[in-house]
Amino acid sequence: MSDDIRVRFAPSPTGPLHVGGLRAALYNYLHAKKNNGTFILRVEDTDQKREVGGSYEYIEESLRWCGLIPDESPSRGGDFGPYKQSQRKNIYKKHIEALVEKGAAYYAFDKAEDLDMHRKNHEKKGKTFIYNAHNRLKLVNSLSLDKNKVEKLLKRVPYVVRYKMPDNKMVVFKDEIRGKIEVSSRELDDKVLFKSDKMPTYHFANVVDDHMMKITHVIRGEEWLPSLPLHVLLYQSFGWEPPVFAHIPLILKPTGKGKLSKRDGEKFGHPVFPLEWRSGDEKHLGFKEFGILPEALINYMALLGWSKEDTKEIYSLPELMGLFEITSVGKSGAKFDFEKLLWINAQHIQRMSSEEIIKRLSSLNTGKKFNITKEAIDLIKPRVERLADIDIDFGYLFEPQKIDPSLEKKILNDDSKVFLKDYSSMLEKRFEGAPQLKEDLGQCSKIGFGKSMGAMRLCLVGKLAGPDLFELMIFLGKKEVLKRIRSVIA
RNA sequence: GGCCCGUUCGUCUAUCGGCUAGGACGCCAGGUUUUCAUCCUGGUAAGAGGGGUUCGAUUCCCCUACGGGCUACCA
Repeated sequence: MSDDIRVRFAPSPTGPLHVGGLRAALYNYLHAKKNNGTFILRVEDTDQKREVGGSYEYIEESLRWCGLIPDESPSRGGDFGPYKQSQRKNIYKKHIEALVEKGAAYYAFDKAEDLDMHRKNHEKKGKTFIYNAHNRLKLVNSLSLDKNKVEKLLKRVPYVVRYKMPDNKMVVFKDEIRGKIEVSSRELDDKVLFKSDKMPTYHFANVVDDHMMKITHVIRGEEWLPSLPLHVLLYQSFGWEPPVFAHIPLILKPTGKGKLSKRDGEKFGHPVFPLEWRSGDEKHLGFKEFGILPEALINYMALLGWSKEDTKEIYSLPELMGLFEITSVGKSGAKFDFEKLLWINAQHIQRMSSEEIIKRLSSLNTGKKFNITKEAIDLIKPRVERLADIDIDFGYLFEPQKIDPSLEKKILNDDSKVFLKDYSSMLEKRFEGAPQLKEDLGQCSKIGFGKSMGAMRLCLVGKLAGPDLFELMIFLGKKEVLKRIRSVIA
């Protein structure tokens, strides 16, 4: 079964999962499920300094919330573990030694300050310092030093392992989304593969793990495209068959320039993380708490950068699994359009049963004020955009509201008060069924149907909004309706 | 600065040499509901610029401009 599709989502636990990461996870998941493959979660925690506590748990929870459950992961296990890079140190050690043995990599002892100085000096002259064939012999490494000296240094000082980039070689490779790409190795540097803390860098760990875990398709963000030649060369040096690569475009800020970042959440007043994130003084809103359904987020994310010729807009996750095609992912970055997400969210809410909505509401746990019933949801479903604050936004279903002063002045004049008085005494006698209520209102109305209803709406809702007036009256009940009318005409 | 990727309505996108350039969000107008929302109908609005190739280019090639990414012992 060596031709089974295996893909991985490989975040580093340096903070909460943002929408860009989530979309990478989604595309991986869809590609796996479309092809009956395996979706793997691997944690790239090779930089202990940058690791943020709770990130891993957050990533897992977010994926679960979205329904993107990994088949293999650190907590679930699998045949290719461990799935945390920090636990695979000896695997990397073995492979880096093999690479040095082959002469494809070498030890380097340069101090960070010295390299910084070289970079600065080059910059002053308008040049770029590249650690490569052009100047590696002038630097401190196992290629420039004699064997004895190298042996001594290896025992005494910290060192790194660098890739020995070929001097002048065209690296040709293919990206599923962008097609053929060629880069000269001249432009590339002798990247550090193994750090002085004995941990591999991303590039090295990534290639080794993808090979060991039998990954067939690497689907990741476009920010990795520039290092793809290095990865391709690493596969060649090992003599391994590289996987298929697909680099997906980045998600951009809704307005202005650049890619969407953490801070954009606060700036634009909407979340950029699936779930709420708290760490120290840091607190970020999540889509969940904001009242966005995971179905809607997934739907929106899928369409942000991918589409079929089809003009359909509302998809479920299973539908996407059947249709997704990695080759039809777009090439250019997409701006995050919160308005459209809201629309998609509303569409999903409308398609959802009221019972289910209540279930979701209760899992939100955001200090609800009122006990929301199925009847209440039935009434307001077509006008709900977000699940959050639903009880506050539709507070008139539960208690009398303050009447908008400007509307009060305009609508509640002497004539309409006469009407309200007549209608309320009629309701006192008969209060049965929406059609009857409507007919009775017509009977009492001398100021016109429209105006009468406006007055009633103001009494019951406090503004000119809300569900069908007569359905609303039934929902509130005779007692409450009369109470609200009387408090206005009193 | 260097390298890589990209560029269709305001936004997300369809088109894989022959279209009055299609859909969706938004916005505007109308209709249904003698009310609100939903819903329906219509309207608004686009292939960055310049060169080629071709009978014909949004579509293929080159240049420019613009946007994005990378350029760390971060991922």
